[in-house]
Amino acid sequence: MHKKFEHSEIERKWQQQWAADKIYATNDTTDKPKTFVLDMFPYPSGEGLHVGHPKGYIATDIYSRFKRMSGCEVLHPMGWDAFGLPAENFAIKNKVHPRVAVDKNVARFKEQLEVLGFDYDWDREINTTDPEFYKWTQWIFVQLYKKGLAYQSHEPINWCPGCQTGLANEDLESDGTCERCDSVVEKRPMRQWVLKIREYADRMLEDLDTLEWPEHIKEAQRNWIGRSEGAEIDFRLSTSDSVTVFTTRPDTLFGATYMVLAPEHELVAKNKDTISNWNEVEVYIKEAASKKEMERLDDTKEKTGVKLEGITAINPANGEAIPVYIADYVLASYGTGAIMAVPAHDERDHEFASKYEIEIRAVVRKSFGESLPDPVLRVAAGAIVHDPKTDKYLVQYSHEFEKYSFIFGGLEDGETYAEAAVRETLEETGYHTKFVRYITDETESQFYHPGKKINRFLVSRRVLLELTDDKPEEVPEEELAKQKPVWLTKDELFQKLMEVEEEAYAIDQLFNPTPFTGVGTLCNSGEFDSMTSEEAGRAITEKVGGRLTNTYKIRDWVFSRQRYWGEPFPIVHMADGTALPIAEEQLPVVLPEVEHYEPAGDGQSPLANIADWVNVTGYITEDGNFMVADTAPEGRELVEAKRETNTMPQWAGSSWYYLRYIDPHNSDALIDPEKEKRWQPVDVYVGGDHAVRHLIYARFWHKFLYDIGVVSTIEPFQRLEFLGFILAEDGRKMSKRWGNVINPDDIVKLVGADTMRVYEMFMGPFENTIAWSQDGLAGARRFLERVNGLSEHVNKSGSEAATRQLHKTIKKVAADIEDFKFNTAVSAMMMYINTAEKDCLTQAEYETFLRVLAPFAPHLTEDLWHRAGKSNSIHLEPFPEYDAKLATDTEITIGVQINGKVRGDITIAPDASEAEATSAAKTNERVASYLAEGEIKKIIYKPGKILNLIVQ
RNA sequence: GCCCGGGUGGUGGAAUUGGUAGACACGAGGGACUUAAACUCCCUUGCCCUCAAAAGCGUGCGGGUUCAAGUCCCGCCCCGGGCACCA
Repeated sequence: MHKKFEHSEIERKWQQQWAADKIYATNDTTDKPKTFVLDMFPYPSGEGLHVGHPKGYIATDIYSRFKRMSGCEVLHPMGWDAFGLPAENFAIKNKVHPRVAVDKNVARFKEQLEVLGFDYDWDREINTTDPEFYKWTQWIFVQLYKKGLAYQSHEPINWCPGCQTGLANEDLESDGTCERCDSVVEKRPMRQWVLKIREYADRMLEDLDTLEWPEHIKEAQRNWIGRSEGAEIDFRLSTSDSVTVFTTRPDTLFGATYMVLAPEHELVAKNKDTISNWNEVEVYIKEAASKKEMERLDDTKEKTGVKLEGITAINPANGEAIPVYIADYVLASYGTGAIMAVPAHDERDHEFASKYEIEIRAVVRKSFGESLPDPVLRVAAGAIVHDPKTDKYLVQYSHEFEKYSFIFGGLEDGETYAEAAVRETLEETGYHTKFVRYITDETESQFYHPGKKINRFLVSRRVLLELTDDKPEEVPEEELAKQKPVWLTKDELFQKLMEVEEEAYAIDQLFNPTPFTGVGTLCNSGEFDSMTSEEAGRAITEKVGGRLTNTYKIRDWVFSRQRYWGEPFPIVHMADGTALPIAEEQLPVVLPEVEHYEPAGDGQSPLANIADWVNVTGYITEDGNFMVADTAPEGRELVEAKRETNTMPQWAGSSWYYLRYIDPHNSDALIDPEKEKRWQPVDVYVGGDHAVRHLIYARFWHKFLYDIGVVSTIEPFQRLEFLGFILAEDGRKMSKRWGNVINPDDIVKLVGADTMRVYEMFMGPFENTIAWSQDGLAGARRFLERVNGLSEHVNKSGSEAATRQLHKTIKKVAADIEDFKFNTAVSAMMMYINTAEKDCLTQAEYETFLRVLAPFAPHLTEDLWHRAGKSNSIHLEPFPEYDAKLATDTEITIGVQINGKVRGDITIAPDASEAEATSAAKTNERVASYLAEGEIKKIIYKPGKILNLIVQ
């Protein structure tokens, strides 16, 4: 009989005891090794938590408990990311201060977390809206400003008409709508504070390699930063202006047959008078500006553009004059807003050039095969003939090499590839044909020619011909003896010509022509011919006076919002327009009370309406800060200034909050350097969803703080574990809208926190998104009830099976917790219970098992621990160590295969010899019957794994 | 389109370096207990054939390497995520 347990009573009792004893308080001064375990702190919404939210917190709780039991000093804190629009919108709607809503929501969240029995050290709780916290957010901003990394910009920025505020690029959905309210975002010129995150792009990219993060998150960060390596090259215009383009392919410069400027490029309007078709150009610019945001989404739309009549550019590689276009496929905001267009080697340029009939000049040959010594050059056409009547293709079959191929023929003096192809086809196959089109540009390949015993260097171009009459000429016998013409269907081409890489490429291009965008060997490029793309890229850049450089997708971070509920900028504007930081000793600049939280609608934040607050007097200190004061000291002038009325985005506080947990009450510094060294970096950081942006911003600030000596590590989060969500039982997201939200309080009331914890960890791999199952929850409860009744199976002698199983379980659970494989850890403990119930266990083993389970089910194990006569907390006990001998079996069962198929099994010592294993196998009836059918020719024996007998 | 992950029973999922595929749990079926139900306990549970045993099939599909493939290689299909005219 398994005893039920009174979860509510037990859980309440021990939670109170733990809090009273402060058993989870973090000690800064022990000499134990440290572990900093961090959850992405929540935004305390009015909705409260559903059962999906605590999943990550359960994991960090188990991990931190395990680390504490393993002898580490653990920092496992929690706090609140409480600035931002939801609280502000709530305030507007209910006409209460956002602080009221925040305090209420925080209290509710905290209550919900506490019933789950987490081991947070609440003395270190932080809240981003607390002036003592945002004082340091402001302080970091001042440092950024002083280092020139924060600046004001008047460029058009994303404006959300719904939220009445400016947004960073990252706040937009990919279709150009606001991620919060789905409004179509507009461009509006507006004064903004911007942070130079781009200056950190290279370091953020390179240091990713030092991090133990899931590959998909690293990849998302790389995408976001979007570094392209290439060169800037200057093109002279006929107007005597010079345009700089960015290209990743300077090796293709000789193929640049036109140039494109973004419609917004400054040189377009500047040369208005030189452009003879200005009217047409102006119309295009206006259209591009108005439709851009809406139509960017549509990648199927045809490319458009207008030639700038009266202007040409000089290709610096060959001195040729090339046309200049404006087109909206070139973005003003990326690179230099201008490109050199190489239609032969870029798909977009190819499409545009085809439409506007611009020359397409190939300058890179695709190259096949390794480079060989003393190659002998041959230039040849490779022909394939299409018969439109039968829809078949004519190729050659070589008797000598037993291979199909294109019809090859060398170029004679002055011949084109097309002419050679037609002539050669007639000579070798007798068919009359005409030229249709080139299938490929020139390609080259090197290979050993067995017939001629030379290394062949073949330059060739594939040609499509069409049959013009079906009465072939007679072909000499000796030609046919070497190779014969064969007609193949399209399907047969793919079957018979895909073996040689070069032929496969040609066949692919025949049916699916695309410009060659890969790297290869240069041609049509003067002195650079026969260089590789890589060599030529550097050499050409140098010759034309270009600069090797990188460019990035990531834009500088638009950091100001025109809303109320955020950190005020510690900045004043002087009458002459300069912006000065508030003196550091006057931080924080406290968010003032306002009558209305609504945005003004004119792009100003509600703070702009508070004249008393905005207008200040003070003086400029020696080091250039602004000291708010009614009077100025000797030698200083009392001046008037206006406060900055924008506020910071919600990302500000979350970009550094993890540091404050280390030293949450320090009023003199953001963090004490000794404590920082003690605790940084975060050893394990757990979260999901918004991961990419938050992590980018936090890594940026952290690197900046490293540069100014505040932190000692180059990265904040050494290891990151990605959290998979919990769906509702119907497989949909939990949402009020669907009415499928499961509230953790109800679950705790029903089956207890321990059960919910065990269940959520057992559901599946931590990073998987899995639907909730009430039946699964009941299974977890059954497991804990069996644990509760386990003491009935205790006797003096126990059993060897249970002892061995226990040591295996200790080993498995410890390793799995370290790896965040909680599902298999729970499974191992279930297996132990199965064995222990059946075979009995000793009292010592019982107590050991309780300690293994303690991180998962802290309340029940604590209760059973005390009922076993202990007086200290189980959570301060050491995690059990396993005995390696006992964790290994003395006898194991391995499979016996006959000719690779499993036909039985044998139970032997793990280190049994081959002879022992084989003789054991012979006693197996089934195996023996197979052995009777022949002789053992070969024995493959891998001790502990498999015995495979090859019988004939 | 490009870049990352993935595809295993009715379900969630297990499976060191290739070595008995389906651990553990849920669900389902059968039985015990009970006046009855719930709870609990015991048995069965990949598919197919079968009274049963044995044989056969089986980790998205098609090939390959190997004594041996969920695992490695090549070519496809499908799903999830990220990026998307980024020069």
